[in-house]
Amino acid sequence: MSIQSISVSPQRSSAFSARGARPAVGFDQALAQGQLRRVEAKEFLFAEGDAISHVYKIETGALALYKVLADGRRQVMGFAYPGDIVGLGVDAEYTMNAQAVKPTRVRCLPVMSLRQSAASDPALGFRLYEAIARELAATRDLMLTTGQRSAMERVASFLLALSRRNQRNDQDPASFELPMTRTDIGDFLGLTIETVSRTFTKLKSMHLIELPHSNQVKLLDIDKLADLAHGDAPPA
Amino acid sequence: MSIQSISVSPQRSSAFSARGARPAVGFDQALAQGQLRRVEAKEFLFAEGDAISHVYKIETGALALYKVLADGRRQVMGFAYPGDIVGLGVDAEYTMNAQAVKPTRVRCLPVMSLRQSAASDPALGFRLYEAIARELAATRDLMLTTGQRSAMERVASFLLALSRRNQRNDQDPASFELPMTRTDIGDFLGLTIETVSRTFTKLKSMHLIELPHSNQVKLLDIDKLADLAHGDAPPA
DNA sequence: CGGAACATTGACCCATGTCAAGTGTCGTGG
DNA sequence: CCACGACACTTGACATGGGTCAATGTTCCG
Repeated sequence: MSIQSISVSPQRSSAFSARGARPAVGFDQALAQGQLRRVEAKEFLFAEGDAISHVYKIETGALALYKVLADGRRQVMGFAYPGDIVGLGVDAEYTMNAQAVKPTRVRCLPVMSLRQSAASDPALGFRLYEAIARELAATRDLMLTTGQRSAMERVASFLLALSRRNQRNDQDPASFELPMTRTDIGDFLGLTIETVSRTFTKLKSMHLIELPHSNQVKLLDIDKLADLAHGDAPPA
Repeated sequence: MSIQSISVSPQRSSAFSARGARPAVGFDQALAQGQLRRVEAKEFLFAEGDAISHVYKIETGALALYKVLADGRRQVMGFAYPGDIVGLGVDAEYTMNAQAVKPTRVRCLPVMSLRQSAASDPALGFRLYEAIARELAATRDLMLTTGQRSAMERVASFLLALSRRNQRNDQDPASFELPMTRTDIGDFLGLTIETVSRTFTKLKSMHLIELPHSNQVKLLDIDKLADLAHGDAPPA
């Protein structure tokens, strides 16, 4: 009936993190007028179980979207980057936590507004459907990766997905920042931080990547990285 | 723009296998008039990459929905049971394989009809959105399970999800058939068939389940099983 | 300068995968 | 009705990728 925590973005869905389609124009307009809100690093935009109040569009920064088990084990379902929309869904409560991994700015759209838009814009329902369908496709790609791939394949896929994201945004596909911590990456890929770190080290020793800083990556050989990823549609 | 392979069912989403919401009435009516098609065990209803022609509603039997990597590794994304709808999506091609695990009957609805219904039924778009959002929630629950849980937790969750499905359908929640093979279960849970088999054996020795036949399960202590599953929302 | 948070590295261990027999179970044909 | 073959499942022995535990480094910020 209402809205749940998913994220949709303007680009084609891709395994690791690409988000869904851009919703209808009226929706975008409503969002553009939305109030700007600042979320500090580690602060929650919303938590699983919170009553749904708004849908958000990321302006700057990055969020981690995740679920946790009772004992604290955590599965990061994806990261939301500028342009992505989070908070869509059908439940009365958010079904994931949305936590900033760095200082982030979001535009807020009250769900009530969305409902109004949906009423006045017959195409909006279908747009939302498309958006969420793409998100579903991305989640399935991630599941294929975490369920079947080795640590090396997962990390390579992850890096390639970030590279592709950069390329779509007309930025250097061979060099980018990792806004999230190793813990976030590990919980995303279903690995421990030690394994993530060791895999990065191995990629360095293979001269496929460089890590000028621990949160800055340079891809030296994207093709070989793709060979390692060993499959088409990887995560980000 | 069109329809991709997802499945939606009449019930609430639940971790392992529950599918989404029942789509709009007009849609159901159109489906009810759809042609009946028989799919033999192991036969494909459709394959990944096929041009999308129809959406299907399962009448009897069961399907496995899965993706494969180039080298043959397989991730089963879910099983479709009677009442579930498969084939929805936004791409021009199916994005998963749908293969019968036992003789199955489905009702066929040409996508063109669906588009017509969507045009004449303004609520349909929103219904589809709801359906796919529930499917997404189920997929995320499954990802949490395969990404973070141990073999025992996964198998226990899987059995409990089947139990819950039975309960929703007013059937015995403590006794049911496993229409799929160990291979299907393993590829669903991200385990090998040997591990699945050993875990079943261990559950037997703990007197939590019985396996009168290898494809028939009896749950002897659902509460203890739930303790083992160790978390709320498991897969099916 | 000091300390907190994050990342890396090493040593070791274990859950699960791999490989290899066995053991049903079912359907078919003699 | 039985024999056979195919296929699925189970079980055992062993291997290993990645987890766990424990330091040690590094970076950043107050």
